[in-house]
Amino acid sequence: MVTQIISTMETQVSNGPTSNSSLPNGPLISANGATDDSKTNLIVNYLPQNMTQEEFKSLFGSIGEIESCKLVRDKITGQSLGYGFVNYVDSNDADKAINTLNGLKLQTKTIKVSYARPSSASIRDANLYVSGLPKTMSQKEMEQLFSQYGRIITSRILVDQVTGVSRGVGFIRFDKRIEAEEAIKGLNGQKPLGASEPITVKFANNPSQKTGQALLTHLYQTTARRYTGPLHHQTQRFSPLSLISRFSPITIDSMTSLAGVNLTGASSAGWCIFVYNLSPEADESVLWQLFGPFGAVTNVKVIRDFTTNKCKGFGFVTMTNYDEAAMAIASLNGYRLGDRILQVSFKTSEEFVKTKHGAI
DNA sequence: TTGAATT
Repeated sequence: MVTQIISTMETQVSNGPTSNSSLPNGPLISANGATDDSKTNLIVNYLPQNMTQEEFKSLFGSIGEIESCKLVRDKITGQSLGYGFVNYVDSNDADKAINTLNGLKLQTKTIKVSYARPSSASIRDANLYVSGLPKTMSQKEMEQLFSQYGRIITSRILVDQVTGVSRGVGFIRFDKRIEAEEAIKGLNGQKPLGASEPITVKFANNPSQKTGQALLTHLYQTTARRYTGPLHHQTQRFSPLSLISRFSPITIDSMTSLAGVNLTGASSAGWCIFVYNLSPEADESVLWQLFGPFGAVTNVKVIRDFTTNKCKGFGFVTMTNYDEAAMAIASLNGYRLGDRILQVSFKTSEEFVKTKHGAI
């Protein structure tokens, strides 16, 4: 079973705004009266399957005011298709969203945030399936092979999860369908330079719903990740247990919370988590970064000083599921962020009082 | 040997 798990590599491609107006703000109006969304409208790819419209809006709304946003769903089943659109009021916020949220790890996914191309029939069905690739061919080399036929939006080579070796299968998405057609004509049945076998190039099928096996695979990955936490944390984590006696009574509170003694973090909206010892420069994106990998996060908030707008050293994160919240707390409490040791617990009534009175 | 990229 394990050998059937696959992973992918992908280049992060910025589509780039298609308008070159130098005006940074406000809705742009073109000659025909239509609004120009090219600098405010973003496409977001590789969203976790279980992310809701509300979580999607919460994540991107933490950057700035949203004109509209939409998580794209299957018309029949209502299942998320794993991508969505966010149109900001201000193009500066769109730019900021790309800079701060592109590459964000959410559960098993690494999201991609880029400018949306103008919707057009000419960009649809431009995805190619390539098989028979030499196992030694890199993603970059595959792109070089195909780039003579047009602008590549994404490329991907499937690899064996365990060995990391290429499976000789990949995808190339072109900007335009006609480019994809030309690539098929030029490359299908051809041997790449130095290859012993010809490659097959054809239009890709639509991604299918997960089969039972794929669901098992997903479950395996989700479970494995839960117990290891975010990958980028592993090399620098402190053991939370070693910190209990050396770092403040709030850590003890988190232990009683975890044991189910004092679960005031619960509410209809989910499980509210208290995060203490953030730096004055902390922002919402760091909370998404920290907690997103553990499961569904519905809201994050950095508490700021009213006059300086600097973080007052703490914030809150709301997570939907208890087990994911508990795992996040167990993993992130005692985590070193920069030169600070975070204290993470379910929000308690005590902290609620302190917060209300501004005593922290 | 098939991935959620155009509302």
